[in-house]
Amino acid sequence: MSDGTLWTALADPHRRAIVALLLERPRPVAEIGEACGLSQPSTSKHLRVLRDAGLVRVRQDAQRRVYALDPAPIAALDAWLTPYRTLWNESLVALGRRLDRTAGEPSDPPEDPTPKD
Amino acid sequence: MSDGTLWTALADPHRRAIVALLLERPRPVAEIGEACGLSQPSTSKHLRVLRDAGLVRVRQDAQRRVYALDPAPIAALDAWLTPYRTLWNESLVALGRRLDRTAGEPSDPPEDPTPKD
DNA sequence: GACGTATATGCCTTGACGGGAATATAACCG
DNA sequence: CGGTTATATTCCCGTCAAGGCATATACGTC
Repeated sequence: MSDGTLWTALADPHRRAIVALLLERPRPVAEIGEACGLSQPSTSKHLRVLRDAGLVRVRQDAQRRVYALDPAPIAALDAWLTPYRTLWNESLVALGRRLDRTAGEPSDPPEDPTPKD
Repeated sequence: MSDGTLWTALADPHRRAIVALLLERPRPVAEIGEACGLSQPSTSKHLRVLRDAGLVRVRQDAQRRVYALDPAPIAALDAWLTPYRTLWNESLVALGRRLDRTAGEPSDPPEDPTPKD
């Protein structure tokens, strides 16, 4: 299902590379493996994970198996971060307010903006 | 940098629960742990991962440490799936077209490796 | 400074994950 | 049917992450 398997599948950089590769167009396994620098078994195993997550689907063409991206799970991902979109919209609003800088924000005290590590 | 750590951080369901919890409002560690049914050390370790991924930031209030969500990495996630959004838009368009005319999906032979990335 | 609270870290064990080599399955061709 | 190509699966192993327990650190109070 579209539970944690989706995140687990996308957690691996190789798998994300495969997904990005399939975004352009569907591809057979050998081409995927070569493009990502993966051995054939490893490629199949990654594709298995992506398939279980519903991220890709297969079309059999003779001996080759052509993998294509399935939009649905990524749409689910988009739906997941929908509530967070309002958050960074608000942060932009707060940034604008900081130019005005009045008191009254209990959950957001004025500090240095974007202190990365 | 903000590469795979973001995905790895969000791959864990407990961590996603923490993030969802912090979406409502910033919370101290004890409250997070109790809400997610996590032990205190486990909570701290998960928060450490989220912190390394840049997903949360801390504000020290006396002995308590109040964790708050940082919008930036989630915005990065949003940016990541931006190219895929066109994909499911197209699929909706294609679905609409299928009602109009019977156009099959072009099955291009994969003999043109176009490496990007 | 001793004590209590709140949080972080270290150690250890277990279980999942990824890679490699070998093997199995499936489809096509003669 | 035997052989070849394309892909999937199995087994083994090294690594890494997660949880529990104990402990260390930081802050506040007395």
